[in-house]
Amino acid sequence: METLERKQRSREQTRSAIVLTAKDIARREGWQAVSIRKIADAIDYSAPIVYEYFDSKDILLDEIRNDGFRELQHEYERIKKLYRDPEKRLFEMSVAQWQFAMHQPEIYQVMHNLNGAYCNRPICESSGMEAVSILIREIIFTFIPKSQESIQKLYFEWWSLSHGMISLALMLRDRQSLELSEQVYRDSIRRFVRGLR
Amino acid sequence: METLERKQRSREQTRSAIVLTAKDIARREGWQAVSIRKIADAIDYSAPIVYEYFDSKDILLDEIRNDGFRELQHEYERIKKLYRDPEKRLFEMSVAQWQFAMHQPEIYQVMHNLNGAYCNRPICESSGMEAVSILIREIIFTFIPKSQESIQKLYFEWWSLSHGMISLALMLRDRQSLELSEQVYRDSIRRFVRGLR
DNA sequence: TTGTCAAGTTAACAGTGTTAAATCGCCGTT
DNA sequence: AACGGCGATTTAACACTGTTAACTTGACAA
Repeated sequence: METLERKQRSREQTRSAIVLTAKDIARREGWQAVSIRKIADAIDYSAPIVYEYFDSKDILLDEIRNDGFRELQHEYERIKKLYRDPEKRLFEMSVAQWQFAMHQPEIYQVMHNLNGAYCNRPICESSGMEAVSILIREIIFTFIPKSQESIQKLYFEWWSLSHGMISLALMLRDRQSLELSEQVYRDSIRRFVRGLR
Repeated sequence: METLERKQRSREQTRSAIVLTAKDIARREGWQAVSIRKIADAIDYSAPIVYEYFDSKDILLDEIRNDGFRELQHEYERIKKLYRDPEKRLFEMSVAQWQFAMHQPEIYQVMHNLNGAYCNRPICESSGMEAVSILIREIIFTFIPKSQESIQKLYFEWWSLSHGMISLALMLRDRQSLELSEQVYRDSIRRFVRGLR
């Protein structure tokens, strides 16, 4: 029966429609405004249909978060292929993270339980985050082959710097221009990367 | 009538009981579990009574946030009086911020809309935050008297570093020991402060 | 005894996540 | 053609949420 695969295709379509709608509401009205009924209304279904695709709201948010990490991961892999110099690599990856957060702040928010986005599933157990973390640590390692613990520390440092600046830049959006914030970000990352050698 | 001031005292008591209860629930069950009815139950009143003291949940959260910033401010002022060396001052203030966040993570969360704590009132419009921000920028200024814009940049850098490490340390709590995180924090802050001169 | 006023409660509204029960239409069987 | 089953979908319900209007209750003054 080809109807079966057609059904499957339609299933995947409404599934992704749910995800897209959730992101859309979040972008326009914030994560606090994202509700199952609102999603259902937008895709012309009743609320319980959403539960045919996601067992709970938490699981839906977790999937969106994971998609986010995976998108970031692919971006990182692209950059890794593009450059050979580890300094350049880490710098460009940092810039990519900034771009990602600025272009899709609502995704960045759900990835870090920020600003009303709240998913009970622990962020660190997201497989996407693990993948990203491994990628960055590898880059740092090819840079300075030190003990695993040192790499962990440096990774924590890099991530803190990046995440701190991004989340504060988003928070201060209308009292410190994003251009200025980005400039400080690039300078700080550059300093950090130079400091590694 | 002394009954009037007695009434006022009792008003202030139940008012602070509301705030304490909200913090208590947040500490034990997370901010998502904080509801007006639960607070009312805990202080043996019905829900509408809470609205006699706070016009909305948002305003209650905003007050708790502001209290947090003010506590931090007083801590900073204590340290400012204690030391004369600007390097020492900034370092000790950073450590104080770390201690504050680790001892009262739920307050730190509501101060930054983190992890399910969500208050619609913009963080930057909180008077407490403004006060803290001025204090730190003053310290940096007595350190390196530069243009206002440079100070703003350095403040942004310091705050990002501190906030980034604190929020990630809290997030990674059970896969990276707080001792290790604190060690990296102190080293990074030290480096930042030294880099200022 | 009646009236007033404040304190506090109940009841309601619209919304939330979530689930069980009911509906409805289509397809194959008797 | 009538019946049965089945899958897709909806309705209705539960226990919550923030918030407000309307009500009760009790004390004190005239």
